[in-house]
Amino acid sequence: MATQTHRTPRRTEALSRERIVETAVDLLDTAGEGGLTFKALTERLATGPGAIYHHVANKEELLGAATDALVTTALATEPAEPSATPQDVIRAVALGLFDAIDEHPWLTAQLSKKLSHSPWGTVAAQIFERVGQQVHALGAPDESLFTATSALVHYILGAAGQNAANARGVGAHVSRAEFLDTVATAWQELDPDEYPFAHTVARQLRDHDDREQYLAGIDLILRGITRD
Amino acid sequence: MATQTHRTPRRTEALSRERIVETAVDLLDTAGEGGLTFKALTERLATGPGAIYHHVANKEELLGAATDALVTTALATEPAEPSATPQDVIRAVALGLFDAIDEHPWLTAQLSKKLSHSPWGTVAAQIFERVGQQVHALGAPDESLFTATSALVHYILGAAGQNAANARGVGAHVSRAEFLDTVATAWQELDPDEYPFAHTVARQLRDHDDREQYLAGIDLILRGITRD
DNA sequence: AGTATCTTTGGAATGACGTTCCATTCCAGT
DNA sequence: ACTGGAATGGAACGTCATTCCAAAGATACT
Repeated sequence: MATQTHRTPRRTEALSRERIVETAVDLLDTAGEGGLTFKALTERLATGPGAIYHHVANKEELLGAATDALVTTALATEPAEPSATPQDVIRAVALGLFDAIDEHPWLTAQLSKKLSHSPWGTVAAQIFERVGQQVHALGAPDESLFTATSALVHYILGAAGQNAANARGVGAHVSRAEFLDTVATAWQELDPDEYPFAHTVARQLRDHDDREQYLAGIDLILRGITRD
Repeated sequence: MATQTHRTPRRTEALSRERIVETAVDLLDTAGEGGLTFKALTERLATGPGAIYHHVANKEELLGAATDALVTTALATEPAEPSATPQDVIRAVALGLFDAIDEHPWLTAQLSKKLSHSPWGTVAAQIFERVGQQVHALGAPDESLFTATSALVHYILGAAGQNAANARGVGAHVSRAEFLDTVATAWQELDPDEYPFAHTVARQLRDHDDREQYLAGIDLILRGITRD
């Protein structure tokens, strides 16, 4: 064998897995969950399906890669102040994911899939690890570490997803305020005897701050964890 | 108008929306999420697509109806003992949904969709209402009622979904024990410095009781709620 | 420089799917 | 019997992910 002079320098800048993933994200953001098709992808990249399949195994892997990229970015945004308490870090992580899901609503379904179908994968492990370390720092005993962490993670992702949906509204032309108003009104008009909860909550549904309420939920769970 | 002797007795027992939904559920349970196709449906029901579309608007509505039916059944199973505390009722509701998702794993994705895309719909409202009433009975102040309830609901559905996935394993031929063992081993072999949480938790992941841990999470959140 | 080899490309073809169309059958009320 | 609407099922359509393949490009070796 000869001396290896160089290892396959990309001959052309045209196509790469990275560029494909970027385009996929853009497509998903622009056209919604169903907007990612190989047809749209080939048109945007001015190529054929074969070229794309050479860099990506299938659509599922492509969606996974897109999710990985965004989640990694979101989790990388750390304040990391030396004075930050575990609570602060958890809130920061939660808000990072909140914003990511808000910007890319299709992440909700993707994360839910990843969480339940492959808890060992990079994304799920990253999230659990990030939150779990702080829960540990919070002083949670080892026995309840996993329980407490999964409670937090499920709330963080679930509530963020619900909020992202609210922020967009049903269709594309309905504003958030109109949307929430519609739901609140519907809940308010339910029979108070049969649906006392919906009736009571309708008011605060109409005018509330998303992030504030989101963080309040996290604090609620944190209280449950730190309580002896 | 004439005397109503009988109101449209179905001329044939052959087709009805109910029968279609039943078959859809069976198909989903048997063949998994992707098992529900109109081809399979028409074969099982010995009919054509047109007949089905006469009773059901589209596949989405069919999936929604299937979800509705199962969730309603799950929520209807109430102990309703007079001595039951709100905590007891919440645990019962949670276990009802746990079992439903365990029996019909495809519910996970469906519920996640319903929760975020149409929180006003029957299913989501039913779940929120059911849990919310008990949270109210727990003495939670009105301001934190929605926050506390959504924390519970998100945990209940998220953790149940994750558990259902674990119970099945990756493929169909891998047992739960093998599956958990694989994941636990993978987590255990991660760098303890970079992934201390995964490393610590791996052991209890290997041998734990699903329901016990699930209920422990609920109790954790309940503690956070009842704490002044 | 020339040739062989491996990678990358893009267009055509495939098969599965959801959905629509339409000619027909069935039944209730006349 | 007659009829109008409901119900039916088969054929057809358009879209999608995926596979196949032949051509082109780039590199390695002589």
